Order: sequence, then C-alpha cells, then structure tokens
Amino acid sequence: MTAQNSSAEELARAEAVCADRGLALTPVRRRVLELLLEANAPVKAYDLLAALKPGGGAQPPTVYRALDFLTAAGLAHRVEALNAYTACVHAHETGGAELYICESCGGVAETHVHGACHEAPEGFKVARSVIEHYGKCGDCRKAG
Amino acid sequence: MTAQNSSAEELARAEAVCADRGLALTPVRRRVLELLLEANAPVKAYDLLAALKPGGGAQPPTVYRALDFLTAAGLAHRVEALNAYTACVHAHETGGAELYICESCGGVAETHVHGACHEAPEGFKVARSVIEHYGKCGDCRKAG
DNA sequence: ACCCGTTATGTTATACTATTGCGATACTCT
DNA sequence: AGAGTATCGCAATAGTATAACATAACGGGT
Ligand SMILES: [Zn+2]
Ligand SMILES: [Zn+2]
Ligand SMILES: [Zn+2]
Ligand SMILES: [Zn+2]
Repeated sequence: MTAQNSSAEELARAEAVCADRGLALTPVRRRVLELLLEANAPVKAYDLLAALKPGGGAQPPTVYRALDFLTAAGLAHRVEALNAYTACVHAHETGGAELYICESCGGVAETHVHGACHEAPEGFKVARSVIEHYGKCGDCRKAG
Repeated sequence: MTAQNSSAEELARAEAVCADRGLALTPVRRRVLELLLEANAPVKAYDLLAALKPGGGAQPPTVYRALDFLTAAGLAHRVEALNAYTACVHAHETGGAELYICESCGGVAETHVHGACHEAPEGFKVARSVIEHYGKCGDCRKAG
C-alpha cells in the first residue's frame, strides 16, 4: 500500500487524543501502538509480546491489556479473521472501521462503515459491525 | 429470530447439494451439520466435539475437518468474531454471506454481500469479505 | 506524612481454539 | 490385485486468550 503518515506523527496524534480524553497512554501502551504503527501489516499478539521485551519478560496479559486499551480508545483495530491487530490511521469519529487487507503484502486500508447499504432484517438494531475485505491491493496487482 | 425451515428439510437440501456436486456428505459431516441446524445460535467447535460423541471419543481434527468441508461447500459459515460456526440457511450462489447476529438470543440472519456499496481503495480487488453485524433482533427488543 | 480509592502492571496458571503428522481404512479405477 | 485418492482415528502440539491474585504507582483528602 502507499505511504501513510510516519509512525512518529501518528504517535503524536495518539498522545493528543489520549490527553484530550483523559486517557493514560502509558509506556507499555505507547510501545505497543508504536510497534503496530511500525509494522506495515496486522500483527499477532504473541509477536507483539516477543517484540515488547526481547528478554522474554513480558507475559500475555500485558500485551492483551494494552491492546484492549488501544482498541477501546479507537487507536487500533482487531482484525477478527486473522487474530491480529493493526493501528488505526483513520480517526473515525462515528461508526466502525471497514478494513481492506491485502493478502499479498499485508497492507491495510481503512474506510468508515456505510450503515446505509446494509439491509438489516426487520427490527434488527445493529450495535457494532465487523467488516473486513481480503484481496489484493493495486500495488501488488501491478507487481504481478 | 423467527421460524426458519426445519432441520430435516435443510438437511435434505444439503444432501441434494452434495449429490449434485459430487461431494460426500459422510456421517460425521452430516451429524455436524445437523447439530448446527438444531442449534439456534452459532456453535463453538469444542461444543460440537462434545456433542458428537458424548463418550468423549471424538478428537478436535474430526470436527474441524467436518467444519472445513461444510464451509467450503457453503453449507455453513464461520463466525469470525465469535470463533463459532453456523449453518447456512440462505443458499447464496454468488458472493459471501452477511450475518446479523443477535447478542441477546444468539439468533443469526443472513443476507448476501452487496459488493457495490463498499468503496474499495483504488486498484484493490476484493476476493472475500467478512461481514458480521452484532446487535439486537426485533423479537429481543420487543421482549425488553 | 499518612491513609485510601483508583488505575495500571506483574506473575502464575490455565482455558480455549486450531493444526500437524502419521497410520488405518475404505472406495474407485485400471 | 494394485495404485491412487479420500476420509477418518489418534496422539501430540501449536497458537490464542483470560482468570485470579499480588504489587506498584498516582492523586486527593486529612
Ligand atoms: Zn481505524
Ligand atoms: Zn498488497
Ligand atoms: Zn449462508
Ligand atoms: Zn434476539
């Protein structure tokens, strides 16, 4: 996929978002977000865990708690069909994220969910949508 | 959710589908599909496993292989965000399934994916979409 | 300074989900 | 019969996630 903002910029934006909302972007959480931003593909929890403390000190709950915080804060998304996580680069205020994931390069693009075009059954009230599209991005298709 | 077809009917339809396409709906596969049809909510693999052989004889690969077969044949769907599986009651020829899952009663309704209303990034070719909506169905909303 | 409520982290163990690999069996097609 | 294929049984293991409890760190009120 094409050049997104630098991790540093995104990290600064996250700082600002947390400050605004009285959320604590602690060192672990910040570091996990940094790892997500540096990766150019969704990252697995145990890979984050390994990257967090090369010495092997960190335990699963550490990274899962950080991920819970980041996803709750809208700074990251869980990719359900991959059991993986990706930094949010879209700042969706309203509605959820809709992800386009390239199966060749792992790149993730985001849009907002268009509530309108999903025809819910009579009376069904949607609270939350999981929308993930898998395929091949433009760059990878050109590259063959 | 409201009355769907009986399991027996659906099972007969599955038999027909498999016969048409030269697929073998073996006893294990058939039994797993039957369990999915009888349930009125997505079912977890290990619950199927437990139900398959009350004696405890069946092993994980048995049920996962059956589920792989059923999903590949379009007779069942995996619910990604729940790590669970549900029988397909829609017979979607083209495109994938879009699921509406009630978080109160577990009921699942299906529609087809509307490719048109998802604005993919320039050049991105979607191969497969995972679309799951979570909320509350009409019946559960009335019931309070 | 002290106490206390709250939030965040560390630590251990365990639960839950899924796959790999191999051997036995059964069925089809020469 | 023999070769090839598909399915299944079985044992072990890999991968994902949480429970439960202890500790630490911060901030406000006294
Ligand atoms: Zn996002
Ligand atoms: Zn790509
Ligand atoms: Zn379906
Ligand atoms: Zn319901």
